[in-house]
Formats: sequence, C-alpha cells, structure tokens
Amino acid sequence: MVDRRRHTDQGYERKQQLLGAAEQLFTERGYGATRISDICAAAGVAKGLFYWYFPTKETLFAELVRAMRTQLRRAQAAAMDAGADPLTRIRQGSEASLRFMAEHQHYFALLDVERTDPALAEVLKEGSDVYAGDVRRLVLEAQAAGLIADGDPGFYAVGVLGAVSSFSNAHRMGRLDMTIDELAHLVGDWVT
Amino acid sequence: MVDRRRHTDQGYERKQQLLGAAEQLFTERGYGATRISDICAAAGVAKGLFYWYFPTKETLFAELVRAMRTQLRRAQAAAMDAGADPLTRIRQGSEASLRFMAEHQHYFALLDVERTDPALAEVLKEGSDVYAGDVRRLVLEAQAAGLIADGDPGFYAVGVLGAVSSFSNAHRMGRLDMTIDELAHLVGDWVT
DNA sequence: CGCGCAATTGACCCGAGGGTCAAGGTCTGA
DNA sequence: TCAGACCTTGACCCTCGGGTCAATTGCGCG
Repeated sequence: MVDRRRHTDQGYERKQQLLGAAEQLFTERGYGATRISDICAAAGVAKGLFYWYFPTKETLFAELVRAMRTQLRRAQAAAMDAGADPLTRIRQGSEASLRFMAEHQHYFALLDVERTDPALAEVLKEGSDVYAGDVRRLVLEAQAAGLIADGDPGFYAVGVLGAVSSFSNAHRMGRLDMTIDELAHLVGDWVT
Repeated sequence: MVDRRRHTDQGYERKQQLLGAAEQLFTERGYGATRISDICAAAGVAKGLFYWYFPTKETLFAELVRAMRTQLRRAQAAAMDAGADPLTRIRQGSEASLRFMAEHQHYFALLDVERTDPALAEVLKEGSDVYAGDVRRLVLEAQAAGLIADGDPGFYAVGVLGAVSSFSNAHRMGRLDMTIDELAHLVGDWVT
C-alpha cells in the first residue's frame, strides 16, 4: 500500500513511464482488457513495482484522467482573456475544449467506452462536475451582467457541456465533414 | 459441454428466459460486468443450468447477436418490394434498418460499447460482413442495370452501411433533432 | 565507508468468476 | 411400468489477474 510517498527524479520518470504505457494500452485495448502485468511489461519493469507508484489499477486510471483534466482546464484558461465579458469567455473556453479534444481523440474515445464501467464512473463524474462548476460560475457572472436570461445556471452549464462534448464526439467519429477550426467557430456560435 | 442438444418446448422457453435476462443485464451493465450467476439469478435458476443451454458466455452473446441480425434482415427483406429496381431496394432496406435500429436503441448502444472487446469482435465482424454481402449483391445488380457507375461494389457497400450506422448512432445519441421518419427518408436520399 | 531510504524484483496470496460434474427429478412413449 | 432422454441443482474446480511482501540492489550524503 502506498500513501503519500516521496519520489526522486528517477522515481518520477518511472511513474510517467508507467502512466504512458497504461494510456497507450488503455486506448488500444480498453481498461478492462489491459492487465497490470501488460503495463509493466510495456514499461520494462517487474509487476511489483507498479504498486510502488500506484495503490490500485483504478488509481492509475484516475490519475490519468485527472492529469488530462488539468491539461484541458489549462488550455481553457489560456484561451479565455481575462478582460472579456463572461459570454465571450464561455465561447473561448468552448472553442479551446473542442480543439483539445480533437488533439487527444484516442483518449476521449477511451473515456467514451469506459463511461459505463461502474468502477470508473465516479472519477469520470467528478470530472464533468468540475467543468460544470466552471461553466456555472461563468453563467452566473453573465447573468449578473444581464447577458443571459435568468434561470438555473446549472442547467445552462449542462447545455453548454453537452453541446461541446457531442460535437467533439461527432467530429471524432468522422461524422462531421469540416476542419476543427470551422467546427470550433461554429460551436462557439452555438453555445452563445 | 453442450453440442447440438434437442430441447422440448419447456427447454426452449427456459432458453429464451436466459437470453432475455442476459440481454437486459448486458444492455444495462455491459457484457464484461455481467456475471453468469447474475443472469441465472435474474432468470431464477441455478448457475449450472446455464451450461445446459449455452456452452460459454460468449456463445450466449453470439446467439443474441445472431438473433437480432436475423430480425434486422427480416425487417429489411419485408421493406424491399421484389419488383423494384436495385437502387430503390437499397433505399428501402436502408430506411428499414434505420427504423429497426431506432426501435432497439439499447441493444445497438451495447454493440457500440462492446465493439472493442477482442473476444466479441469476431461475431460482430461476422455481422457486418453479412450486411455488406447483402448490399454488395444489390450494388452489383444495380451496376448491371446501369444505375450505378462501375467500381468496387464492396466499397459502395461499406459506404452505405457506414452512413446508415452513423446516422443511427447520431439519432440514438440525441444528436439529431428529427423524427425517425424524417431521418429515414433523408438517409434514403443520402445513400442513393 | 556505511547509514538510510528510494527503487526494484519475483515469488506468493487470494478472491472472483467462468466452467464442470454427479446426482436426482420429471416427462414421454413403448 | 420401465427406459431413456430432458431438465435442474449446488457443490466443486481451476485459472486468471489484482494485489502483497520479504528480500536485494542501487544511490546520495555525512
């Protein structure tokens, strides 16, 4: 059992290696079909070492998800300019999300498949809650500024996120015949 | 181990019960997460009985898939009028498929999720091969009648099937804001 | 050098769950 | 009624794979 362990630089490297191998295998075989021993073999280490870095397989998955989430939020934050009004920022964030999801197709396809796994549902839900909170705050701000009609801000948030994710999904499936730039702009319009 | 067993009416009933319970559980939890003991519990029988009717869990799944396939093909056949030209029949078949898939949303959502499971890939592939063969034959006929330009009929077939399945998918996900009838007609146009 | 901690190994443990089996019950037809 | 096939049970088996652990090796530093 781990429980807050300190790692040297070498240890940090190793951990990244394992995360990388896992991400690769997860995206090409799915979570359930990927064995911990496979991950270790791919990283060229013994199975026992896995548990030096991660308490369980689920934890590794959660860490993968959270890392990705942080990246996405960073990308969103970078895309929103602080001076703009909330509605504009929503648009900018949505466009950035779209682009990010397009760049990490394989990963998001994985999430799409594993959504139904009860063991993973919680981390995944936790994720959408985070985004919903972000958007909710912006909606609230926009309502205060009179840019959006009153009404449950959580509801608006769900609407925006739903639109973004389903557009991204459609694009990933090759169902939408346009570039990400065109799509991003279109989605920007749609949500505002 | 089974191996061609004869069933009485009662036995046939039991088998249907198991198939029904399995379909239900598969669609709500996924294939991997459904235990054979769950299926038996849902059908109210002992676990051992499962193996009187099915040699393996995979076999049950395959049987479910094949049964559904038969139904779909029946629906297609019923929709195509024998006298019409091949192009019309392709359209009629496509429309019927769309409707059928809409009626069995849960089931097709399941297939969508389990597509990646290596153990199930074969049955699923076998399925698409069957449909591809059907369409291919019609394309060939249409080419003979000069209704479609020359070119690999297999290629056309894949195109038609891809369109049908992706439209169905989009509809299932609530991504398309129209009734099945409108959609069916539209898809009919699209493929012809 | 040698202490101490991070890193690493591979053998081992153990529960879950797919699959087996011997035994017994029930129905049908000769 | 008896044979034989069908049906049903629950205890059992065995593999797979997640997770543990004692032992060993490297490494940085006083």
